[in-house]
Amino acid sequence: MKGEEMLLLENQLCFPLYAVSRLVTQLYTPLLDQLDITYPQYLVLLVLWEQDSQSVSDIGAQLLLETNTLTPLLKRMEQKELIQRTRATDDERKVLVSLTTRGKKLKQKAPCIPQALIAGMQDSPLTAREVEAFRRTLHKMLEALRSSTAPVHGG
Amino acid sequence: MKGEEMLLLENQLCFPLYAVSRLVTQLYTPLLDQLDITYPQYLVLLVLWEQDSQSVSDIGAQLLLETNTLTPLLKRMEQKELIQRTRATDDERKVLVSLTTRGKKLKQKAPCIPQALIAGMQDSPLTAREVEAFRRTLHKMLEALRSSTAPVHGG
DNA sequence: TACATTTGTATCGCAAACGATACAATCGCC
DNA sequence: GGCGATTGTATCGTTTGCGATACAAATGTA
Repeated sequence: MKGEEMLLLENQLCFPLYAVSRLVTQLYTPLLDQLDITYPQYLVLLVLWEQDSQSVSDIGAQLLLETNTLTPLLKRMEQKELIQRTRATDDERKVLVSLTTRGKKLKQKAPCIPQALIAGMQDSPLTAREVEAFRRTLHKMLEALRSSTAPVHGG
Repeated sequence: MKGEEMLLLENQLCFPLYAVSRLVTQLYTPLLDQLDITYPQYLVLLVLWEQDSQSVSDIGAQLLLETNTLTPLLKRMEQKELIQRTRATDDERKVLVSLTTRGKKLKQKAPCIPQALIAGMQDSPLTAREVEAFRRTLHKMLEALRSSTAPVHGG
């Protein structure tokens, strides 16, 4: 492909990636509003529902988010009483993040959220094969880019 | 898939989409820094390089960005003398955005940017077929979600 | 002309996202 | 114990992204 063609918006890979990511967030927002959480906060809950009581860095390693992004985000979640933050006793440098009763309960209302993406695509639904190929490519890119971009979390 | 399984980070589609999008931005950042622009500013330039002199709303329609996001972004680009903003004479409600000489010149240095994504994936490169399938799925999602989420630009 | 409606742009406030940097606790070594 | 290095957390400033809202110009109706 020539330099000229590479700069056409239509030929970009980065733009539709960026746009779809934002559109998914927009699709989820009304549902997340009902739970009084934001999209990154929902991701934090996903991580904690899977494994409770993790350090800030552990959460960041899974979500590829820096601590300076997570700290204020977690503080807001603590204010809403979704999580608790306590210093670890064995290593007091660490802050352990754990779910409150309220945070655990939200899990029951959560399964409708990933389903909203499927529902939002009803007009032209993806085949199971298409979804699998898409997911595999995304994870391939995730791994490749994790090592390319400045590694922070032992990548 | 059961409710429990749907909430595993591994089974999410939204998370890798979100993460890869951020990683691509991170990959581009050092290159964009050399041009003294940010990632969304780069997208605006892509649009204007393709067709100069467009209204704020026209740009927003292509990038799926609201005017309240674009206005301050374009003001910063105007300060850097990459673009000019002038009221349209036929309809003074519209603000026409056009490239300056400086903005046009940047196009020559830009082709290396989309190539950085290919280069950043060298460890486990995608096949041409894989890229095509990925792009097709992304555009399919883009169209489906554009009609699902609150349409603003006549979608 | 008067006035409401529509269309388009600008402003404000909040929540990310991240680089740079400061700060605190711990660990290793002596 | 003392002290520098390491590790982890918190703060600051800038840029996006968007809802809500204010404002300006054009349009429609009478």
